[in-house]
Parts: sequence; C-alpha cells; structure tokens
Amino acid sequence: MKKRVNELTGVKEIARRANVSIATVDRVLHNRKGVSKQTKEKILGIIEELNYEPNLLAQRLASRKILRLATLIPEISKETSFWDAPLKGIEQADKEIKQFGIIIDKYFYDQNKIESFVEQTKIILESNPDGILLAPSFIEESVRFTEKCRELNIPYVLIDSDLPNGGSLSYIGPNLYHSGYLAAHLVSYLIKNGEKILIVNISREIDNHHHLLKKEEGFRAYFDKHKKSDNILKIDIRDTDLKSIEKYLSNIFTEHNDIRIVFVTNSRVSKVAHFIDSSKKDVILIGYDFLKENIEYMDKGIIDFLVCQKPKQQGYRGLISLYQHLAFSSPIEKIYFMPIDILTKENSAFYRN
Amino acid sequence: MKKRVNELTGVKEIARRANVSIATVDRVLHNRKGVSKQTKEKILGIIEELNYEPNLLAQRLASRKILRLATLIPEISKETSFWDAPLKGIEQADKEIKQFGIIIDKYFYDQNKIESFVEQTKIILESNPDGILLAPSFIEESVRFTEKCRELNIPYVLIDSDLPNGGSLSYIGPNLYHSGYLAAHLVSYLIKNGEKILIVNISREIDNHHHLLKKEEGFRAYFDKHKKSDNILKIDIRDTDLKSIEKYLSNIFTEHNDIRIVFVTNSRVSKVAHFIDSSKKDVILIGYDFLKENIEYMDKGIIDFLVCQKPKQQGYRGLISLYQHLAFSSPIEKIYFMPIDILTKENSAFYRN
DNA sequence: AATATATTCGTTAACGTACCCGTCTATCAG
DNA sequence: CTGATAGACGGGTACGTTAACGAATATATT
Repeated sequence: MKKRVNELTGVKEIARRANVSIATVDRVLHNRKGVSKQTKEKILGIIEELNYEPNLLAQRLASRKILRLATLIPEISKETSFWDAPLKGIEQADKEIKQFGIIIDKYFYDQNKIESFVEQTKIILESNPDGILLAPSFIEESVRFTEKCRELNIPYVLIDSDLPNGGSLSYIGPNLYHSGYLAAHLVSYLIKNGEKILIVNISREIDNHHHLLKKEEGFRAYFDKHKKSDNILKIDIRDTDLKSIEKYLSNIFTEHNDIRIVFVTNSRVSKVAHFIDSSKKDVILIGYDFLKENIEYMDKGIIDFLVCQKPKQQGYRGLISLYQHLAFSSPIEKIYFMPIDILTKENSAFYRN
Repeated sequence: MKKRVNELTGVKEIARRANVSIATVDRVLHNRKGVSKQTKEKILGIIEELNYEPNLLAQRLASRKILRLATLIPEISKETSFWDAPLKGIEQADKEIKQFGIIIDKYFYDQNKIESFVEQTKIILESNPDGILLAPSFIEESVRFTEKCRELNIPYVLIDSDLPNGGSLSYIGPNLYHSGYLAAHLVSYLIKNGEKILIVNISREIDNHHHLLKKEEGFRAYFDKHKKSDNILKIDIRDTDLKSIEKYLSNIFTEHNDIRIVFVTNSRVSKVAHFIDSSKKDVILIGYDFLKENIEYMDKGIIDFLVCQKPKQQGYRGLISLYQHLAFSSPIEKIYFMPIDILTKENSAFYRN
C-alpha cells in the first residue's frame, strides 16, 4: 500500500506556527545568532510542543559538509591475520557511510616497529582529519599522539585496547582483565585436583603489549580468589616462529608431565595447537580469536575453546560512532565493552565476528 | 569540515551523457516501461561505466511511499519475560526507520491460546500491510497464515523458529538442533563417568512447540554420536507453576541420586534453579536465555551456563530486513542463524542481547 | 484520411533541510 | 535629519531522487 505522507511537521510547520520563515527556525535549531530572544523562545516552545525531530535524511542531503576520518591499525602480518577483521569492519562502515559525505583514509603500522607507528601518526596529523580511529598498540607513543589530537581538537576513538589517559571519544573493545577472568572460570570447570595449568604468552613485545598482561592478571585473579593458584605454571615466549615456540613448549612439558590445561593469551594459540597435535598430548587448550587457523584446530578437536571479542564489530562500530558524533553530535558511549564470546567446535560455524 | 566535492555523478550526469532527461534515466533505473530498447541500453552502459550507486538519502527522501509493517509475536506473560527482548528490538527498529516513512503496527497473541493467534492473523490480513514479521509458535496455524500471505503477495519474515513450508522472505533465529548439540558438547566436558544427565522440558504445549523437541533432539544426537546416551534421563513437565515443577523434580531426584547435570530446554530454567537452590543439590545447571531471573541465579552460582540467541537482535534484524527488501529491493539472506552464545557468571555482564 | 491508441520521452514540483545573500528596521552618532 | 551600523529576519536555491502530468511521435484502426 503506497500512500502519501502528509504530516504537519518539520521546519516548515514550525515556521508557519511561529509566523517566521524557515530560515529563522533554522537559526534557532542550530543555535546561531541573529534571532531575537522573543522569537527564539517562541520557536523553541513550538519545537518542544511538536516534539520535533529533524529528518536525518534531509539533513545529510542538504549538508554540503564532507567529513574526513583517518584510521590507524596494525597491518596484516604473516604472524597473525587478526587485524584482517577490524579492517573488514572499517571497510563495511566505509561502504555504508561513503554516500553521506564521509571519506575514510586508512593508515597502517608494523606491530613490531614503533617507528612505523610514530611515522604514520605524523602523516595523519598533517592531513588534519575530522576524526581518528586508533588501535593503540604502543602505549607511550599512543598517549603522546592522542594528546596532540586533543590539542588540535580532533576527536578519536580507540579500539582493541584502551589508554590510561582518558580523553577519547570512546573506547570500543574488550575488557581484557575480565576476559582472562572468564577463561579462568571456564578452566575451573575443566580441571581436576592436582592437575596443572600452563599459561603461555607469545609475543615479541610481551612487556609493551598490555593485552597479554591484563589477560594473565585476570586469569590469575580468579584462581587467587578461589585459593587455587598453586598449580599454575607460566611461560613467556618472545620468538614468534613455530620452531622456537615448539622448543620452549617441549621443554616445559618434559619438565612437567601433569599439565592438563593450556591457556594461550592471544591468537597465536594455533601454533601451540600444532605442537599439541604433533606431540599427541592430551590437554585442554584455550586461546583467543576467531582466526582461520585457530578454527581449523578447533574443528580437529585440538583447540577446545576460543575467546573472541568481535574484532570486526570494533572497527565498524568505531567508525560509525565517529560519524554519528561528528555529523549529528549524537551522544556516544564512553566505554563500550565488547561481549566476551566463547567459541567451541559446535558453535563456531554460527559465529559473527 | 571542508566543502563538498562536485562529483559528476548521479542521475543528472547520466542523463547529460546519454542526452536524455533524468526522467528517462529514472525509468531504466527502476525497470519501468516506456523506454526504447536503444536508449535503455545506452543508459545502462553509462550506469555501468560510472558504476553509479543511487544516493539512498535522496531516494528515501523523494519517495512519497509509506510502508506499513505488522509484527506478530507472543505477548509478555507472567510465565516468561522472554518476548520482552524481541519487542525491544522491534521498538528500536521502529525508532530508526520511522522517519523513513515506515509505520509499524504491533500485534500480540497468547502463547497458551491458539485462538488468540488465529484471531490476530485475521486482523492483520484485514489491515493489508506491506510486510509481516512473525514468530510462528503454532506450526499448523502459522503455515495456514503464511500461505495466505503468499497468495496476497505479502512478504513475511520469521523469527525465533522456522516453518516447514518455506516461502518466507527470511528466517532469522536459532538453529535449534545445533543449540542442543552445543549444550551437549559443553556437558561432555563437565561430566564424569557414571554420572547422570537430566533433560527437563517445561511447557504447557510441549508437543506443539518444536523449540523444545528440536533442542532435545540435538542434545541427544551428540551423545548418540559419542556413544554415551545411556546415562540420560528426561522429564516432561506440563505445568508451568513453580509448585508443580518442584514436585516433579523432587520426585525424580529422590529416584535418582546420581544426577550431576541438569539441562533445561528453555528459559524456564530459573524455576529449576529455585528448586536446586532450596534443596541444596550439587549439580551443574544449564538452560536458555538471558532473562533477569536467570541471570540472578547465575550470579548466585546456581545456574552454570545459559545458551542465548540474541532475541532482541532477531526482532530488530527482522524488521530491518523487511524494510530493506521493500524499500530498496535489497537481497535478503534466506536463512540467518543467530550465533549460539554461551553465557556464564563471568561474561554475562558484557552480553548484548 | 482522420481518428484513436501506444510508445517514448521531458518538464516540473515536490521531499525536508542548509545556508548564502539580501532586505528591513531600529538605534545612534554627528 | 542623515547616514552608518548592526541586529533580525525572509527569499531562494541547492542536495539527488521520485513521479505525476503531459507533450511529442509513431503505429494501428476505421
């Protein structure tokens, strides 16, 4: 059924009722000067009464503004394809809001090279964007960068991990501590008395990436609280190639033959899975992230649980938030923790990253 | 904020290049008659070349159409607040697309009264809507209703459970079988040899609601496959008041004192939790749905796991799909299975329904 | 040949908002 | 009283698309 809309609403109606032109109504709507106090109040009254809401379509259409947003995230490396997902989210958001007059410039840095990060931030600042989406892997450098953004009045949204200095328009990402805590809770169902738990950190920059540290902290906190922290082992592996990783693991497994649960604090869990698989250990393996290689090991039954936090959504949502803030001054949630999703062999096929 | 770029795109540019008026371009864009084959092909060529994408804003703004959608879901009862979530999703979608010229009429039926369902479907058909969102609790009646919809050429989207006759624009909801299968997989981690599993179905209409049946089927299938189905008990409870439920449970628990896992096939799990809590049984309890009362028992440690399928999203997504189909003839996924989310005490606070 | 009918196409006014530019009025200094 | 100035306001066009209406031309019918 296709009928005509004939609502008596909108600026035109307001203008009619107030006996002014729509231009005047427009002025008070945007809080611009050039309207007498009297008229302004009258118009505001009518707006209230009609409880007028601007037509977003017409608003965007008529606006000749164009917004330029910049995104800065790690490049997709051979080591991990994790950042592929946020990028997909960014691209989807790009596609959706492109026609609303939004231009998105994507920048990338090498997660193993601080310089590359700093370099990109400089380029971004020179381009003077209207808003920035940032994955702040390097804490100090990111803090410095965001401080400059604030000086320049450029709003920014953080994804994947937060920064200690506040001031972002929004943080969209995991609560790392709780994600570790949850993993521990899961483990508590799976372990029996006397069995040992092994925490595995794999990263070239373990101490710079609070991601790992926070997760481990949450994980341990659970067992501390339940007074069962004495059977937890841990190993830090600072080489990310398969051979080194397997060597380290092999060592610790010969040293302790009663390890029953292995908790890998990031997406590198597939490499541990490779070791477990080839050495035919009977352990429960828990790790992070919905990556192709991880899912394969889950389907094979080597990885038992994966904890995921919708990385694609993070990229998508981050951009949409920036857009809504800049285009409509919509209020944005200051902290948006992503759900902590638990994946197993039996529900991963239905997962939406 | 910079000035707008003067892109040479849009119907106007196409018309200019093809030496026709925009009206003609519009005709071929909408595949309407009244254009010679020659002109049509020429214009299509230019559209291709420019790879033109219509401006959705302008499109909706200029369209004087108004679409009327109807939704039919169970009313929120004292027995379960489950349907509160889809309703919230519907309301959110309503809010978002209202200004695009969409009117949404909400209808409700009593899940315990087939007549109320039939009655509402009649009213809906009389109102002759452009599209329908339906939660088809009663299979036969729903099949009859949807068949009428198809005769009348009214597209409909199903949520929460699918129908056997196909023909819907889309099904958005759980894969019930797999959700049961997943629960069984979880249980397999939690159970030890010799311990018993109890399946609990609670509903006044157990045989009409394939929801329960399908879940149980999936649950059992897992254990059949892994040759461990001999320790599964089951109880059907056709009264939904707390007292009756507790009586039945009490009976079966005295009969079998080695029940270690209880799997409740729907959101009524909180009533089982009440029994477990007050009778101080030491069992692992698994059930369905993110309801306030369920979460409370999870926080208390009585319910261990809840399986959820984003009911709010189902309502939201269903309406958005209808809208996109009707307004833009966008292609819609014929089957959109919701993720099978696992909630525990430690991640429920971050869940988005 | 005259008329009717079909086919193909263009003109134009919306849709609701943004904002440039110009006009009008009041006030005030000189 | 004149001219300048600033504040208050309206007119009008643009944004990209839709679609009603009608004009122009071609084809069929009598």
